[in-house]
Amino acid sequence: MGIFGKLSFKDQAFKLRESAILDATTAVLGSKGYDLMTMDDVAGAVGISKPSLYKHFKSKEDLVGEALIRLIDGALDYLAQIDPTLGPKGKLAALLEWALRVRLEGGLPFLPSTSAHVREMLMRNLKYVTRVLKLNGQLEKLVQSAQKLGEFDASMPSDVILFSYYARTCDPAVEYLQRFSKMSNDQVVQHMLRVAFDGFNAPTPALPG
Amino acid sequence: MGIFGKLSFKDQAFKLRESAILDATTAVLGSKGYDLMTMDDVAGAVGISKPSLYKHFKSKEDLVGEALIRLIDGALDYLAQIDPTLGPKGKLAALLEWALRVRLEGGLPFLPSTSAHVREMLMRNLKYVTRVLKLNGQLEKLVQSAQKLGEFDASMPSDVILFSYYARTCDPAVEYLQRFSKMSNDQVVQHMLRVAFDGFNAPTPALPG
DNA sequence: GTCTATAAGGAGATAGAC
DNA sequence: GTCTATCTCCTTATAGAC
Repeated sequence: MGIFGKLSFKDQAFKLRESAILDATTAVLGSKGYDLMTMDDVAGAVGISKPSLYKHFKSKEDLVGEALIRLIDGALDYLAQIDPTLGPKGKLAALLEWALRVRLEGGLPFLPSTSAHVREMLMRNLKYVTRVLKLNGQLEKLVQSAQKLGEFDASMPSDVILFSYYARTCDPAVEYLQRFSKMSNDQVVQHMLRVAFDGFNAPTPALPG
Repeated sequence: MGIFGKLSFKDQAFKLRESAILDATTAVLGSKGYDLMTMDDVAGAVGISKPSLYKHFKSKEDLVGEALIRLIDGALDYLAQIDPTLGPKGKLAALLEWALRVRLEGGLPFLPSTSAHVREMLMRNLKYVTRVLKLNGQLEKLVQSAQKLGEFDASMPSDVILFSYYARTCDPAVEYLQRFSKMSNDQVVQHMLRVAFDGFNAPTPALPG
C-alpha cells in the first residue's frame, strides 16, 4: 500500500496536484509575500487555470492557510526527528539552523513575520491556530528547560527568548547577507546562529578550569 | 525669522500640509504596510481629497519614499545628538533604544524590513538611497570601532553585526511582547536590548578581579 | 474537473468644474 | 489648489460550456 492508502488513482492524482499547488503557493509567498501574491501567479506556476485552483481551495486565505499549516507540520516533523540526546538548547539550535537553511534555499520560515493583516487572517483559521499552538507549546518547554539547565539566561522572561527565537527564523539579515556578502550559505547560517545565541558583544573570557 | 525662512504664508501652509501628509503616511505605513496602504487612507487621515494629495506627491511610490527619507533623517539627527562621550557600542545601543521606542509608540523603524518589492522600489529612489548610504556609513564605522575596541565580537564579519543590528530595529518580537506580555514599554525595550547584545545564552561568569 | 469568459469591486491616477 | 466624478487596470471569485 502506497503513501496514499486506499485512495483511487483519481484521488491520488488529486492529492498530488494539491501538493503541487501548495509547493507553488509556498514559492510565490516566499518571493512576493501575501499581498502581492495573486491566484493567477499560483495557477500559472502550477500550470492549471484559476477556476481549477478554486476547485481545490475555496479562497486565497484558505490556500495560504493550508500552505502555512504544511510548513508548521514540517517544523513539527523536524523537531520530532532531532537527536533526542541533545539538550534543549541543542534542539533549538538545530531547528533554527534548519529553518535558516530552508529560507536560504528560497523557502519560507515556519512562522513568517507577516503583517498585522496576515496575522489577523491566520488567527481566524482554527486549523492553523491549533498547529501553531502545538509547535509553540513544544518550543516554550524547550526554552524554559534551557533556562532551568543554565543554558539560556534565566534572568529573562521566557517570553522574550521565545518571541526573539521566532524572530530569528525570519531575520531579514539572512537575505541581506546572502545578497551583499560573499559568504556561502553555510557561513551565513553559522553566523546567524552565533549572533542569535551570543549577541553582538565580545565573549567574556571564561573562568579558568 | 521662523523655521520656514522667507517663505510666504501660502508656502508655509503648503509645507505644513505636506508635513501632515507625511505624518499620516508614516502612521498608515506602520499599521497596514506598504501594499495595503491606499492613497484614500492617507487622504482620509489628513482630511483632504485624493487629487489634493497628488498635487503634493506625484505617486504612491514618491509619497512613501519621502516619508521614509524623513525617518532616516530623524535617525541621522538623533545620532548626531547622542552624547559624544559614549563609546561606539553605547551610541549603537542608544540609537537602537530610540528606534524601539519609536516603534512602541506606533511609529516605524528607520529601516523597515520590507518585502523584496518595496526594497526594489526604494532602491530606484536616488534620494532615498543617498540617505540610506549616509546612515549606513556611520553605523558601519560604529560597528567596526566597537569591534576594534573589544566591545563587539571581533571574530565576526562586521556585515553580520551591521545587518543584524538593522534587523533588531524592526524585530517583530517587539510587537508580540507588547501584545501578549504584561510588560511596560520600558521593560520591552530593556529586554530587547539585552537579547540583541547578549543573545539567548546564559552569561558566562566573568574572570575574578 | 477542466477550461473560456466574465462579473464585481478595489485602488492608482486624472479630467474638469469651481 | 481643492473638490466631485470618472477612467483604467488589476484581482478575487464564479458562471456555464465541454
